[in-house]
Amino acid sequence: MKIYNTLTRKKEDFIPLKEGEVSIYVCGPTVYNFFHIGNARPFVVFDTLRRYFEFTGYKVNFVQNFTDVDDKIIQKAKEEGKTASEVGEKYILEYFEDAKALNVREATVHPKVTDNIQQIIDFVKGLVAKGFAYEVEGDVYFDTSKAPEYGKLSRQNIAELSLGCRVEVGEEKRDPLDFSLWKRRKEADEIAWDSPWGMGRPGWHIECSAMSKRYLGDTIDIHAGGQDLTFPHHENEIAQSEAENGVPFARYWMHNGYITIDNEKMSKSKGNFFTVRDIRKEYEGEVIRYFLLSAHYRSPINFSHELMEQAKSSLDRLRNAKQNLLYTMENGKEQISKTEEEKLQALGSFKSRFIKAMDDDLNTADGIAVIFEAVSVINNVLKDGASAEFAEKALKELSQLLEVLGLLEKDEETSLDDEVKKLLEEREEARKQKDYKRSDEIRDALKEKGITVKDTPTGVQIIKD
RNA sequence: GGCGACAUAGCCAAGUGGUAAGGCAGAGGUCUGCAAAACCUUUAUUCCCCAGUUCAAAUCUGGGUGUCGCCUCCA
Repeated sequence: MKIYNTLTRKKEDFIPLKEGEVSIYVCGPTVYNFFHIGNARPFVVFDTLRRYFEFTGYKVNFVQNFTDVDDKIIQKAKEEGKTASEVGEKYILEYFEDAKALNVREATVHPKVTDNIQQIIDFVKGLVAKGFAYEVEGDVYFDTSKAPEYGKLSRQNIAELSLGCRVEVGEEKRDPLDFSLWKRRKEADEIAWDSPWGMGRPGWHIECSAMSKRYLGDTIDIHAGGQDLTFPHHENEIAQSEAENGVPFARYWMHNGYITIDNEKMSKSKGNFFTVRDIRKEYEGEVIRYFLLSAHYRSPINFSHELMEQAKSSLDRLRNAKQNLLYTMENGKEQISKTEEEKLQALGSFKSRFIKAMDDDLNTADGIAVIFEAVSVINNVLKDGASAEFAEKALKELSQLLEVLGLLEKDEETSLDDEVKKLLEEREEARKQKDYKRSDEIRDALKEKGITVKDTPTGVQIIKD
């Protein structure tokens, strides 16, 4: 597989540290609010990366953290009259609810900063001892001048950067580029832990270094996150980790592009964001997932109602294909034909084309296109009346690929309650009587309940949402 | 100012040297209840502009235009 590595700005062959295994660290959410569609992109994209690695036979160690101590959480807690940990706990649960709707699987480990305070303190102690960090009245800073490779990921000109930075009042850094590892407690009721430098809490960057080390080791295969984290967050992680561990931090750096609104970056700070929770009021999580995978993960994508509608219609085509295969499995011919056998053979070639697309830096847009071509072949067989065996085998092929993308995973609920059965019987009776007004009323009523009724040459097909 | 990304049909979007994937919308059709749903077929002589390299360029090179981003919390 080829992966575009931000570190080298090239597509490189992926070679794992340990054969057959891959370690991935993804920067997770700061839990002070519902996550927005922009946050959702890395969750979905790197979940797909993980699924693809598993599909190709790797054992994947996938770590995605929760930042549950942070200025914003503290502020939110103040506003709501809660403790910081209450706010954190709440939005961790909300994360899982939305992630589940997006078919984002749980990570191997979801570490929380508050469960890693000792590891962070030890990490900072190590950096101080090695001379990479210094303390100023309870604050600890990383000394960027001691990291000769600082700037290698983001390719920032360090001399230029220094000029542009400003030192905030009250900070006593030696250099504007130095960043905080440990922050002393400012107010008596602020969440804090005891440390060699007094009561305080971790800085933002150190947590990922500490948790990555604890759960995945000193050198990991892939570190991933949004493009906007490249600088300073990931740059700082590299500086800290390589200073402390003395070995390369991550071999491959992957960064996803942004979501834009009216071609402007969506971000919490700009206020032009849509939470996944809100979008879910209008669209299923799966539609959002499809939308996010419909373009290459490094390109920016614009979010709009129109594009969500397009995504919904596209996904419906895939759903219909699955539904029609399930229907044919129940109602298809008994004997598989020679033509069908040939078509099944052809489907195998779609699988290899799908793999080729995904191998090319996770080209999900191309992978989806391959699936649509397979659907087209399948539909052409189904339209002439296919066998149950063909339907079963074709569905198996199709599902394999859809599973990698995390789409159409739900098992279809086929049982109907008595009320629905009664309505369906009534509708059939009305149709016999040519009382189409009544039959359409019933069909519309069932639609309201999430049950779609299709009249086909071989009978009535029922689809539940 | 420094660094970087992108520009392909009405819309979205693959394609990095060999003659434009796929989806949505539109058009035509099949089935049917001149229904819904579903399905089938179809839709770019051309890839922002100009010049160059080449037998061959959407793809490479140079220049231009436009859009966006990072350099400050941010996925």
